[in-house]
Amino acid sequence: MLEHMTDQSVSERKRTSILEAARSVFSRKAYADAAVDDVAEQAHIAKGTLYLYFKSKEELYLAALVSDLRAMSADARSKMEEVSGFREKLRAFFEVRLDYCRLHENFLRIYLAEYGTMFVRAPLNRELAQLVRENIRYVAQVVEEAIARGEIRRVSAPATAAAIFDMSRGLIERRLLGWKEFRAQDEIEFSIDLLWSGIGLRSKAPARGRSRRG
Amino acid sequence: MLEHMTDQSVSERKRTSILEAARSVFSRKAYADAAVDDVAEQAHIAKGTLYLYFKSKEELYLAALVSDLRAMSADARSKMEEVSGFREKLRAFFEVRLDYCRLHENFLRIYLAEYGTMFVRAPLNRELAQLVRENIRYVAQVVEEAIARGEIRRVSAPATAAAIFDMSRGLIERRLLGWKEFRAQDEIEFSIDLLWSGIGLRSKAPARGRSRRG
Amino acid sequence: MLEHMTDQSVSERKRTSILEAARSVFSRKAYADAAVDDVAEQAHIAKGTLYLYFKSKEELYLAALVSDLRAMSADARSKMEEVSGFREKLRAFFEVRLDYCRLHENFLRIYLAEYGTMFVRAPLNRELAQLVRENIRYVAQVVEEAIARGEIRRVSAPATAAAIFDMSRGLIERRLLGWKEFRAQDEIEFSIDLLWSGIGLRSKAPARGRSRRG
Amino acid sequence: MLEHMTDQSVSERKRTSILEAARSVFSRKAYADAAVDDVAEQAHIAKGTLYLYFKSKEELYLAALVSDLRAMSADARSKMEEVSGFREKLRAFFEVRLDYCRLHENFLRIYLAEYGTMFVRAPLNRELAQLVRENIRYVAQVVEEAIARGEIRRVSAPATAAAIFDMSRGLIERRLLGWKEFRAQDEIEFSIDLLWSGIGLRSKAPARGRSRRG
DNA sequence: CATGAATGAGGTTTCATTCAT
DNA sequence: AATGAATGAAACCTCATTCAT
Repeated sequence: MLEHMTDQSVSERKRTSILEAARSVFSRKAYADAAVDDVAEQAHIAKGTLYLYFKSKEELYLAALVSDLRAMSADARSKMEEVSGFREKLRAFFEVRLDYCRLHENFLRIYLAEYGTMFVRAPLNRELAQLVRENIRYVAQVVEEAIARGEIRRVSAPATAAAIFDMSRGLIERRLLGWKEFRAQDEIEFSIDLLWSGIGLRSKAPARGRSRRG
Repeated sequence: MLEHMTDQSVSERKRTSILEAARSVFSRKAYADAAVDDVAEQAHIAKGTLYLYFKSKEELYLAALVSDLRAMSADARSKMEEVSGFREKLRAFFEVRLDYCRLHENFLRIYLAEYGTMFVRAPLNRELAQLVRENIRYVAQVVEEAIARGEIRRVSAPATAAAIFDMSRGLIERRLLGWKEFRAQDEIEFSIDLLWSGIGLRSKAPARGRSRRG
Repeated sequence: MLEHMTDQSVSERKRTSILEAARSVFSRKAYADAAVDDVAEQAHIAKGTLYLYFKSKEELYLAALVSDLRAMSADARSKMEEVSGFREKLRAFFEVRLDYCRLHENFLRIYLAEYGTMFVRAPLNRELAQLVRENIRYVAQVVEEAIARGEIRRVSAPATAAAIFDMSRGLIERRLLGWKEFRAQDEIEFSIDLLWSGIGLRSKAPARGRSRRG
Repeated sequence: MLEHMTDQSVSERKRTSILEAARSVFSRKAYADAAVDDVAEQAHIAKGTLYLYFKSKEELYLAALVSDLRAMSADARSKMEEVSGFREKLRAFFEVRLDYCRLHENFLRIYLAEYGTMFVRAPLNRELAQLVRENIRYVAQVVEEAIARGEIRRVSAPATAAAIFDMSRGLIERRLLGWKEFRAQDEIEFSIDLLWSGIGLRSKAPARGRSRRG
């Protein structure tokens, strides 16, 4: 069994290292501008070898995108489930995603680029659209549970989930753009406050400025 | 003089029709996948003719993108200035942008796609980034005026403006994706409410459900 | 009759000015690199107009080349016939050709370029080859007459004529290249001396250093 | 080690065969008229393969031209150094160059064509001009040595070298043009005699008609 | 006569993919 | 499993020539 795992691992590790190289390349050059050669070089393998692991440039690209996207989604989900209370879940969601900016910046650049092209060419990213939708649905469910618990007003859960997504994407973008005035934690708090005030119960004022780390 | 004006118009009209064709093509295929031939064919002219009006594929693409973006920005700005009160300005902003989905869907697809690639390759869209930033600044200014007038709380204007942008982009995207559950006016109202509750004065409950068209 | 001549002249003058423009352009860019547009612009006419005077780019090019070549040949011939004595005829030949460097530099550049391509593509310059051959034959005839007059040894007239041509071409080239050490009159005298000593009668030392201008 | 040498050879041989194909094509069509496709076809490879060996059409062309030019120059130089006496060196120079007409006709056609365009467009052939100049300087040096040895008169070495070049070029051209009356060995002897009489010592009559092969 | 907008064939170059080693 | 030389389709762009005005 160990041998088998090892064998699997060797092959799997190579696949992973190619994906890492792919993310590095695709995050600097758009899909069309990036050459398969670049990825092979970055992965220290020959171009032909790459085709032993991925059927085509497109499959490689998608794999590079989707594998990390699944990881990020799972991460966000588990962190949200670790805490209780809608406000904390919201914070977990934002924080996980912004943490990815530091650790998986390459992936996020690709993700954002590909997200935008969903509106232009569907074929490449049917799977991406699927994943995004699933994630939004999960957040919508969290919203609904918060409503059920009486934590927030009776708002439209899908619309709220979408707004949360949009805002978190905006945060990520501004961080990646490196705007000097962008301070991650402040922006997260602002977003949480905005949402909490926006959909929270009216009588209860939000605990403004109280950050987990503050 | 009339003849001269007509001459100018003929040339200008041709340019415009090429741009329209370009938007049609680029909204279906990503920049790299779209061939100049396709645009020429769509415009019912020969490839060489296209190059009489645009120096390169890139210039054509940028023109197709930027000309409409400027128009949309100007439109949003003027509509926002026509009305008074932050809430109405917000509504104007959202409505102008969503109206573009019907009338300039092609442009918006390109815009969204290009927006995403800002995080991957800067060169092509320095001008786009510039325009976006200007627009956000304008909205930030509107926010500040609302604060000054005591309409809303003392929030961070840039962060608020960014959130407004992010949400409006989300609305546009969901409309373009054609989600069945997406009902434009409802989503606009939801967004306005969310923002208004989120940054409005706490004591005063927002006038919910009162839409301009209601 | 006057009107007719004038009419002819107007048209002819335009043709001539186009040819002049053509020479200016073709002397700076090789045939393939020069655009018909460039010639039209240089001639201050529209491209379409140019095609009223010349059937094609090739015809224009050939006309620009051949008209001046004929003139230079005629000039050389008449100057050679004005003087008597082989040595003086030789000098006349060299001087006429080098004078063209000052007055018709553009033409000479084209001439040299086209001369070289005779060995690569025949079609364009069958006429050029014809003219060159005629000229060499004329010089060969002059050589023969000199032999007949006992001025020079009984050398091969065609070979001698060819050598004279080759040396004169070399002079022209070095002048056009602008080599600093090139002093036209000195080089002419050297060439005449070389030839005179080379084919002259052995007993009689050449009148070295006696230049017409000296 | 053998394998490595073989590998090197394979690649080198391919490069050489491409160059040979290029010379064949460029000797029939001028640079601008010749298509890269033509060269690839002639070399029995795909167009893309050609670009693995040469970065651009221009580089290919220059390589085809310069590699043989260097070879011819080196050949001439070594043959000239093998013999002693200015007259024999002269003969070696002419013979090497005319021998190239048989064995490397394609190259010479390109060489002559490119030589002519030096007066029209510099960019492509800065290296050619450089090489030509070096060669002329070498011949000038040979002339100077002959003067020093008292073999010939005290003539201008650069001018003499240039004349030698011009005449040898003329010979090559006439052979390539295939003039029926052109008999290589006779023309060489004529040229040598002309030069020898022209710049040799006056008192000593040249050994006319005595060819190496006679 | 004069114009210049329109054409479209044709050229160079890139690069994803294959396959013999 | 790994390689990298070879392929050839496809793209952008130029420019000689035409023709309606």
